Amino acid sequence: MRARSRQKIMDQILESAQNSLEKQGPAALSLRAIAREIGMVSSGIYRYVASRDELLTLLIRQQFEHLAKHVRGALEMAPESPGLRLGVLCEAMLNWSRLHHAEWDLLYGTPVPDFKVPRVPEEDDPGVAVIREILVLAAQGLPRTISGSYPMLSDATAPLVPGLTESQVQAAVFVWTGLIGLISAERRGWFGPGFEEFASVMLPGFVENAVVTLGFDSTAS
Amino acid sequence: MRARSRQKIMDQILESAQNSLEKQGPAALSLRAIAREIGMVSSGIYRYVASRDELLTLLIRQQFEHLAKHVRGALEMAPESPGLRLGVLCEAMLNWSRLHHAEWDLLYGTPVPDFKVPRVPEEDDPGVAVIREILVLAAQGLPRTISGSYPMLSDATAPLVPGLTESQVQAAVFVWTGLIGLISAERRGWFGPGFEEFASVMLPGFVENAVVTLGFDSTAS
DNA sequence: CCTACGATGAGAGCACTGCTCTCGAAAGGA
DNA sequence: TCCTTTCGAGAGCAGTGCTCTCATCGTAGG
Repeated sequence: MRARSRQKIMDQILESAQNSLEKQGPAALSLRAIAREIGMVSSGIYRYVASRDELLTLLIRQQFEHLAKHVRGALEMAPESPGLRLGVLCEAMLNWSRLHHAEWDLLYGTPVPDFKVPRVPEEDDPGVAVIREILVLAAQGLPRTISGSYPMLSDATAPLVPGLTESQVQAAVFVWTGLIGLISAERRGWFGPGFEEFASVMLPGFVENAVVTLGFDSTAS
Repeated sequence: MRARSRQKIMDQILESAQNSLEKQGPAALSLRAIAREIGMVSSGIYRYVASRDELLTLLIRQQFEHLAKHVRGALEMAPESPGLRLGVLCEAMLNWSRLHHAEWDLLYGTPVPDFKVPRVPEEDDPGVAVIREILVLAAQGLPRTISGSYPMLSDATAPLVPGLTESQVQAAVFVWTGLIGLISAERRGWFGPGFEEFASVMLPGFVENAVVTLGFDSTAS
């Protein structure tokens, strides 16, 4: 009974926080405002959440889960060809970023102070879902061998997708960070008015490049 | 006399702001703290700066100038080969991001609310210096033709570097956003402890890929 | 030279934030 | 039933951005 009501209030807090996040972005998130909204005095909320940063961290996890669900959902009904699947993944990311501006900023913008970032090696963390999907695809490619690379990253990503070559991992990371960079460029309006959706134009080319980077040409059409 | 003292105080404000930025990051920037430091009552600072966001915008311009200077300085003593120059540019960016953590976050992290982003088409804006250098390099390459692209971006970047093909512009943008994405990934610690400087390992491979993307192979070694 | 005006600095104040502390009440297990 | 844990309420501290008003001071015009 006690635990149930506690869970209920916790859910209310998260819901209200999510609401505020969507409407006003991460910077405007206020514990006092949330407490007010769920009908609680401002100090009471600290019985449920240790600090503003902790709440933001909870929100980040939640949003990573939503993003992962969105991307996986798109991949489910995608064809088998790794090149096409990659295109679907990229489009899903772009779509999500457009539907959830503030959430994208929260995940891929300036980090919350003292936020513990989800690490690639930790398998259960929703923050690694996207790079894992890319790694799965990278396993099906033969990327150019990278000169002078170290067997570091492949060890780090082994818990996610084992048995990849260093070149495959590097290619996957390039695609991953490149995609986030491209979408962030659109989100932040680096091309000014008239180019609010320029990533739509760029995405096909980006995927073509990524297919080369991941070395899909030699294995699949 | 009046104007000179005004300029002096303005410089003090910017210097103090820069100081705080370096030490505590953009989020901690406080007009009151700055006013305190330069020996002024909190309300007085509004005679010089309209709002906190305006000061942040000023800082952003300043930091873009610093970054541009850093990158151009590195390129000055670089060889002629576009591939090598690209490598120098990428390393300069990575270096700067490591020397100036908070400044990097300010430039490429979550945007300041209501901040007017420097647009690519505006030639005099320091925010476009890096993409301009990449465009200059892209002019010397023959990137793969992108299928179904629109003659949009090349128009937008024409004020910076005229006469580029749409494929060249797209390739340049991929390299630009990819580089920022890669460096941001390092900055935000997406690979957890032990990989604080993983971009060093990745950079050679990134440049190799970028050389392919920009189509330098066919023109220069 | 002196006056009037505009720029400037000081101070008080408003509304808000995160966060801490204490105190009384309620709920639950013993 | 008692007693411990949990919880909500309230006051309070230190800080923020920003807006007023009021007095001062430099300078430009008469």
